[in-house]
Amino acid sequence: MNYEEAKNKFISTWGSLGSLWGINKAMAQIHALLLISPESLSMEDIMEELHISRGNASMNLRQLMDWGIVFKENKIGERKEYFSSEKDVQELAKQIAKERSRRELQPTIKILNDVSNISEDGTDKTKELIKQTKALHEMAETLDIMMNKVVGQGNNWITKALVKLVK
Amino acid sequence: MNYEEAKNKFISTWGSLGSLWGINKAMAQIHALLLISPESLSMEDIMEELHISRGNASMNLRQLMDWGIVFKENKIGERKEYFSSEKDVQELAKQIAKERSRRELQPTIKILNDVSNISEDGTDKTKELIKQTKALHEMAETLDIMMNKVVGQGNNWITKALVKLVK
DNA sequence: TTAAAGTTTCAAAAATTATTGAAATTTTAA
DNA sequence: TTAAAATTTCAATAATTTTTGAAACTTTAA
Repeated sequence: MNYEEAKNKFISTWGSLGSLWGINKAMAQIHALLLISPESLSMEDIMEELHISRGNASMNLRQLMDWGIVFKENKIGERKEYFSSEKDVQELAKQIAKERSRRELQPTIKILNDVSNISEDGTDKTKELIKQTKALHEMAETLDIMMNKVVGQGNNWITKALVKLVK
Repeated sequence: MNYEEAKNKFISTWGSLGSLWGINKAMAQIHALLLISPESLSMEDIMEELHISRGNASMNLRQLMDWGIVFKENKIGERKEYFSSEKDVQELAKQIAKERSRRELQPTIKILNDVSNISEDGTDKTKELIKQTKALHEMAETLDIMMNKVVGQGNNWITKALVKLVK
């Protein structure tokens, strides 16, 4: 496998994987491209490399910036904007975990809390609803702590110790 | 909020959440319904409760069974099949983590391994591709271990200790 | 200022994904 | 066996999501 093949394989794998962690194909591919690019790239570069339209590139770059994993750069004497990705995978994981917690997990925790606090009426179905949503609530809170405090934190020794422990 | 409201809120929340962990709305809603139902339900029950077609119910129930989180039951003297969900949320998490590892993470690890092992040719772009895919490979392996060995395992004391440690 | 270069927006089109419903298949009671 | 009950399959349709591309907007060099 030569460079071109490997690059394309990586970009397309990352792209289809994207839909599995909640971002679309183009967004994930742009991210993949920037991640392995030693230089920052212009919007033209990205459009050309991935065969996508200007609008598509613009919208998805903006989203990647909202996620805090892609940054805009300005080169002196150049009018065009250039883009680069967070390159440290620990930092990347931390940022993604943080955003997913904020966007998905925390709203869910709130709803689980509301639902699990309806008043007990003595029926089986109400008991079961309360019991299960309480259990999910507790699990979601644990997961939330993990995502915000453990993933990609400087205290990465925890992960290492954990891996050694259970491997 | 009364029982009906709470139930509907939970089902619809779980449903829209589903698309974020890679399963479709109907599938996630069926799962939510079974999770809070004290009795196992027939396909009719599910169709009626969620207003979905027979085909839809059939296909999604099958997928839930493939995921190992919904089971078929037969009541004696009844021809119909009944369905119930795994009720233990630890076990549920374990099963989901295991399946996601198998379906998504492991194939990705394989590709990251292939890509990161192309031959070094001295160029910056090749160096960067190798460096980044190696880093992602290592992280993916760690995540894989976590998902298979830590999540929902009997050794849940690990999680508890960890939460206490970082909270 | 002006106008060229660059970027964003968004309605329309394309692509993808989910759902329906009826025919085909399977299962089981008699 | 037969036929009623139940389930599965899958082509057609519907719904949703993504992408395009051109107009509107913004920025900056002259």
